[in-house]
Amino acid sequence: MLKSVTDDVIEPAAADFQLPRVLAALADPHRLAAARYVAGHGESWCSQVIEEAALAMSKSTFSHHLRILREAGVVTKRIVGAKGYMILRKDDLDTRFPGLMDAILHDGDRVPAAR
Amino acid sequence: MLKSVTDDVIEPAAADFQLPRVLAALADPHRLAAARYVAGHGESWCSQVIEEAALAMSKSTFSHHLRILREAGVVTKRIVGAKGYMILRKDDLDTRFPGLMDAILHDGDRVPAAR
DNA sequence: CGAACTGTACGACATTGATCGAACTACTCG
DNA sequence: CGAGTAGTTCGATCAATGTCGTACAGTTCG
Repeated sequence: MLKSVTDDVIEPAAADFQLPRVLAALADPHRLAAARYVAGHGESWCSQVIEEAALAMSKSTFSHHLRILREAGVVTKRIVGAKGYMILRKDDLDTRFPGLMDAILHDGDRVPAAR
Repeated sequence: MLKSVTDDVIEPAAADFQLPRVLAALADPHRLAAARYVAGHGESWCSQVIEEAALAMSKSTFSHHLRILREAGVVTKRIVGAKGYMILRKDDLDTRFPGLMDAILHDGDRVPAAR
């Protein structure tokens, strides 16, 4: 009863993506920032994202957000050694929701200074 | 002190739209359905949307959702007589987040049967 | 005017969600 | 092996959200 430990999360197949779920996953500023970071820097491991994307939260909280993103289908995880790499499922998302990620990642928001 | 009564809601200017807010507004299946209904049927009044979009909820709940949509900038309201018409702020949304609404409204989701 | 209709505001409540710290499992490296 | 690093899971909080019913304010129309 310790399959691979770290994992209980179900990552849906592209065909099972649900728009509301994806939107909800990206509606949180922290998760949006994480997704953007990964989109712009390619595969990145958790601690890296937390630090470099300047997400002020504990690792356990990040783990929670990561789960939401994975369950929505936004990212997938690849374990390499002790690190867990996050990868944006850009192709699947583009297939299922053409234009959505471009519109979201493309920014259009980018907090204009502090706020 | 009863300006126009029904209203306390602040509808942001296009320049003040915040992506997370818009995404959160559309992340709720009911609100998404309402937005889609309005997108497809043009100006519509509340009761009409509740009924025709088959939203199973009380009027007060719908009113709550309408507020969220308005505060996010997704729709605006126009009062005509006793009715309150909802209008999708498509242009503002397109200006601020090119492609976003098309990707979201375009469907791509459309619940495949019951589920 | 008064009944009927449209929608909002206000509490109340239950559910979900974000957050943390601690305990734990894996892997890496010296 | 043992110290250190990487993340997850668990339980506990506390805040945010969805939902309803009731009370209310404008409008319409008989």
